[in-house]
Parts: sequence; C-alpha cells; structure tokens
Amino acid sequence: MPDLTSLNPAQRDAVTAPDGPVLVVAGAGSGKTRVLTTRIAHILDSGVYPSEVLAFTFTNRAAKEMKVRVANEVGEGNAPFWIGTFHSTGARILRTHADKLGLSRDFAIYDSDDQKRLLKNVLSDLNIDIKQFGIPGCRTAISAWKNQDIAPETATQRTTTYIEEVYAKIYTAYRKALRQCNAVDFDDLILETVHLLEDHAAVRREYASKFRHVLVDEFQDTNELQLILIKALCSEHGNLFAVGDDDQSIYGWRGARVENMLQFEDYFPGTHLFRLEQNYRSMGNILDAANAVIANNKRRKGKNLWTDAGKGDLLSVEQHLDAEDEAARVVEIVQEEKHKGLDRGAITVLYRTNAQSRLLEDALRRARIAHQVVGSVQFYERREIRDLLAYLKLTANPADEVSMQRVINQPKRKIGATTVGRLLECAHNHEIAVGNLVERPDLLQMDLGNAAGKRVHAFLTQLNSWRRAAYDGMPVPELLQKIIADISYETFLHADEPDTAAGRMENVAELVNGAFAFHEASDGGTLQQFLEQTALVADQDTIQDGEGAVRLMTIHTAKGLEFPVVVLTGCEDELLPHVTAMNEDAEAGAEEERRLFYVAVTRAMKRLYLLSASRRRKFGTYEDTLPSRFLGEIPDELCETRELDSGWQQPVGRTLFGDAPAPRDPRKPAGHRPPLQRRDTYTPPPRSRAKPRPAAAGWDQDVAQSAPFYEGQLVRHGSFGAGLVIRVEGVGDDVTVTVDFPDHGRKHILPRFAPLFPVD
DNA sequence: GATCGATGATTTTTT
DNA sequence: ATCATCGATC
Repeated sequence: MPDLTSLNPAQRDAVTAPDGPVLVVAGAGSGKTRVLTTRIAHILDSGVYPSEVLAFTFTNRAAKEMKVRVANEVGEGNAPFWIGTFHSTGARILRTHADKLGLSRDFAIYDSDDQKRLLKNVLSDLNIDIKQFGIPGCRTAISAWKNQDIAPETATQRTTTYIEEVYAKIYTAYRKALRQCNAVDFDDLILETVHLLEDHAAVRREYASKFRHVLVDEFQDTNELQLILIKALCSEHGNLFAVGDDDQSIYGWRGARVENMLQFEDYFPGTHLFRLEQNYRSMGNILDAANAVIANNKRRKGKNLWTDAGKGDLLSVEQHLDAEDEAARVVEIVQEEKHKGLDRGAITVLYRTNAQSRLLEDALRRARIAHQVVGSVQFYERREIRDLLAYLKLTANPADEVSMQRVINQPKRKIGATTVGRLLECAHNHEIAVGNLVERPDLLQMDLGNAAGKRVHAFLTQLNSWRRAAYDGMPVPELLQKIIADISYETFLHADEPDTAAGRMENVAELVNGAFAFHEASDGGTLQQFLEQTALVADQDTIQDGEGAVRLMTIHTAKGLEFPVVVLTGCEDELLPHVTAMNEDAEAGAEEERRLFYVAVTRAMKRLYLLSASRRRKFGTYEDTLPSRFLGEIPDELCETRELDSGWQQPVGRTLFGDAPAPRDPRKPAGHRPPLQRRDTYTPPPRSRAKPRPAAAGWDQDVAQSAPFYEGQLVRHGSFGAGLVIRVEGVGDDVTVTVDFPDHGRKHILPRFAPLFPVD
C-alpha cells in the first residue's frame, strides 16, 4: 500500500483519482514526480501487473529516476519495465515489428549529425544549391512535416510555392535515402510507431490492451504526433494519467504544443482535473518573482504558486560590464557561497545558449574551481568517439552509408571522394547493401577500377571480419578494442593531430570503459542495444549529483531539476529573450522565452542571482546590450540590485589599485536602469569590481599591466604554476612582484613581460 | 588523392 | 574568434 499520508490533499486526490483520463496541472516544485510515482504504486496496488503499466518521460534521466523511485515504493521486482522516453519506447516497439515497415530489425538510428550528413548527400545528388537551401532549413521543414504525420507524397501535393516544392523534393529523396541505409531518424521513432499502430489494427490492439494504464510526464512538451500515439495506446481503456505545467512549455520550436494540455479535456472527455499549487522547493521571494513574471503571459491556464517557507534572501540582480566580468562575478559568487557553508555542488550556473559556457568555464578553470558542463560539447559528439561509433554502426548495419562515408578513409586508406561516390552508386545500381559488396569483388573492380576496387575490397573484408566476430557473439567491449587495434587508431591519432592525440585517446578509453560498463549492466547486451543506447542517451542524462562541482547547463537542460543556488547569466534582451525566438510570431516567441525565464527562476531553492552584461561579444566584436525585459517584470522589493554606473569610475590617469569597495547603489526602479557608461568614453577602462578578474588571453594589454597585485595574494604564472605574492614594488608598468612558488622557489616577476594572473 | 590556405558561416534551445 | 568546407596545387 503506497504511503498517502505524507501527501497534501491535492496530491492525494490526484494519486487516488478513478480510472479514465486524468490531467494534473502541476506547478514548478509542487511534487509532480512524487505524484506520478505514487500513482504508479497505487495502480499496482489495485492489482494491475507491472507489465501493464506504460510511462513516458521526457528524458532518460527522468525515466531512470522514476524507475528507482517506483522500485522503492513497490519493491525491486514489481517495478514496471515500460518506463522510458517517447523515442526509446518507440524504438523498442519498432524493433519487434520492423518487418512490417520495410525495415530490417537491425535498423540504425540516425542522430542529428548523421542526419545532416545524409541531407548533404541528398542535396548534392539533387543538384540543389546548399547555400540556397541550407541544411538547418531542410531539417526544420522535414521535421515539421513528420511531426504532423505528413508523408512526402502528401507534402508534394500540397506545395504552393517553389521553395516548398524544393523542400518536398528533398523530403522525398531524404526518406528514400534513409531507407536505403536501413535507418530511421529521431522523428521516425515516433512517426513509424504511429504508422505501425494505425496501419496494423492487430498490433494496435495488442499494445492498447497490453497496457492498461498510460502515464505521461511533462505533458506540455508533447507534440502532435506524440498525442496521436498516446491516443492510440489509450484507445481500448482510456486510462491516461498526464502531468504537466503549461507555464513550463519550452519546446515549441520542436513542435511541442501547449494546446495538447490546454485542450486536454476536448481530446479526452470526462477528464478529472487536479491542480498542484503548493511549492515545496523555493523560498518566498523567489517564488513571488516567478509568479510576477509569468503573470505577463496571456496564453496559460493560470495558477498561483504559494509556499509555506519564509521569504528568504532577496534576489541579487546584477549588471556587469561585459561577459568576462560576469564570469568573474560567477567565480566570486561561488567563493562567497562556499563561505556561507555551501558545497560547490549546490550551485548551478544557467545560460540561454551553449556558446555562453565557454567564458564561464574559462573563468572557473582559472580559479581552479571544480565544475562540470552538462550538455554542450557532448561526449558522443567528439570526432574520435563518432568515428569509432561509426565503425560499430557499420559493423551492425552494412547498409549504413553515412557511417561508411565517415570511416572508409579514416584512417587514410587512399580511398577518395570519387571512389566513394562510385562505390555508393555501385551499391545502389545492384541493390546490394554497400558493406555486402565484399561478396562481389567483380562488381567493385568493374565500377571502381582495378586499384581502387582492390583497396575498397580490402577494407570491406576487414569490416566483414568484425561483422563475423559480432555475429559469433564477441562482447561489445572486446569488439570495440579489436577495431581500435585493427585500424591502429592510436597511431593514427598521433600522426593526425599530435597535440590533441593524448586527450583524444582518453576519450577513446572512456568509450571503451563505457562499453564495459554497458556489457556488465546489460548482462552481455548486443551491439545493437549498445548503439541504441548511445544514440538515445544524451549527455544530460548523465548528470551526477553531489560531486562537489559547480554545474553549468542551459536552461532547457535544467528543466525538472532543482538546486539550492542558481546563477542565471546573460539576462539580456536579444539573448533571453533570444532574438531569433521572436522572428516568426513575436508574441508567441516572447511568451515561450518568458516561460524559459520562469523555468530558470523556479529551479532555485535558496538563492537566485540574475546576472547580465552591458555588452557581449558577438562574432568577435562587442555589441551593447540591454537588461532583459523580464528583469523589469520582477517587483523591486524582491531584489537587491547592483549595477555599474559612472559613480564607480576612477578619474583618468589614476592607477587602478582598486581596493575601494564598489559602492552599492540605492535601488532604482527595475526596468528603468540607466544605460551603463561605455568603455570608450573613458581612457583607462573602468573596473567594475574591487578585485579585477584574471587577465584572459586577448585581454587589453594596459589592463593586464595595471592589474594590481598585493601581498598574500594567490597568483598563477604561465610556467611556474601557482604561487603566493610576497612583495609588490613599483607602480604601473614598472611593478615588480616577488612570488613564492612551491615548486620553483622565490622569483621576481615583471608582470609586464611574464604573464601573472591573480587567482581569485 | 592529399595538403595547404582562403573563405565564409556560425549562435537558440534537444530526443 | 573559431571552425568547417572548398579550391588550388603538388
């Protein structure tokens, strides 16, 4: 019997709701996951078998968490095993019924990189100018069609403009090419599952009655296709339990439709509706700020979160000179928080775009603060990892032309573009999967010529030996090691890029480790399963907690998580809200961006910092920015504002041994902040903080030179490492700093010539 | 077929 | 500013 006593009345009502459609509108931090897991326990308690429960989550991480939490409630053996993302569940169903869709069971899953490469091939085959019809545009168009369940033929019929006509042509060819490679893309995982259920009544009945309860988390982020899938799966019993928050819908660009939630009762008549409005996460001031901001959205169901917790600290709203200063301030905040007794793992830095992480990372690294970037340059995106995965993919699926193109000459086998083109043409003409041409050296010789044909055949023979090994049951980690050895990958990396080879080999080792971990966890899983996991498990699914490291991630990645301290950087117009979000429908775009801001704010439990910079580099040159309009929507009395203004300026010509504390400005009305004084009005650049940031590469010479050093300061030298400042002599350019280095003894350093960085 | 250098796009968010 | 892609040259 699940424990209902610790739930509040609204939560309890939702958990014990009768069968039939249920919608739970769950505000941020209102115990949504708890309700979902307890509901599952409640369902199981009523005599439903674990195998009869299907639950969809938004990320694999959420799926894992839910599995663990349900297992805690009902015991290890009783946990449902159909808990997953729409994509992984789709893949699971498709594997069993691949034959009904003209796919073979070992179909590959193409991620966005594979997709881009395939599209590139398609465009060049169709002789379409890549500059006129860019890959991103094609992807958006194709994805939009797929998400509305529009087939290439229908798309072609419906075209009204020339541009649409071309896109439809690309869509048609792309789909054909995917099939030729025996592959599906992310959208197909759902689209083809829908087709399977629509076109095969028996299969639909099988799944619709096999699962007696369907649960969906983050319902506000489902798209049209996912709704169709959900409807099909509930067609027999109608037992749908959906949880979501319309105010946290931030995936509109990916086809997510808040309407699925706003019009839920129309789609599922007889719905029981519940609202969770008590927030257990954030302190009062943070929550009030979030409520005030989101109230400006028109398209919402409307709710007001409240909390029992006290007001807590004020929000710190700070404007800094530029993104570098902002990053320096992040370092400072981390140190201040540490003094307040908080572990670094309690702090998370959020940003709108991945590109912003670079500067923050640099600053944290220089300050030697342990940190972990979640997302951005994902592990699986690294070239060496992708190369090796392509080898494995090709081993599993000899029709995978994208992977073939990727690895056939990597390392160099003297097989160039011309030969590869002929090879693919040969495969198409004879309708043989490209890898299977190993059986037909005659065709290779005929179509590619003698010499090239032999080189290609030699490679295909090697590929075939791996294929055989995998077929004979060689475990994935061993197979991977065999491939790495067979192609002398380490030697290749060293020859190719000596500087980065060591680091890349570490990544390779990490991949091998991952393969071993997979092998153990899956009890000898197949190559197929391994590849599926790497294709569907994103980096953000591997967030580790309590590592004592500051975490950095995009707001999108942070959804569903909570942190004691949140530092939201880049609170600037054009960045948050992002310019491009307002291109299509400015109103809708702004509302989605506001929801994004809302998500960021509601991640914070104890303290929230909202930072902005008054200028930021864009394509190498500085551009002035304005504070985000969302900051102005936060009531003044909730914030403590710090901003730059001319009062901070030092008179021209004075040395900037700035130990003077930065004056705290009296509160100004939010949203009417005076523009910051620009650097070009003053000769020595104004410093925003008492302590200057460490000099970054490319930082103005004069600033680097006048960087003040003081006794007892921790500094870092390019070759001597970290050291302690013993004495500072002279002024300006002539300053001499005496530093004690633990490993190199006492040195006299002229910061003017030898770079010496303060370590904050 | 490979290598070097110039050129141009790139920055929204992710399964 | 940085990276990838393309073209000219060997």
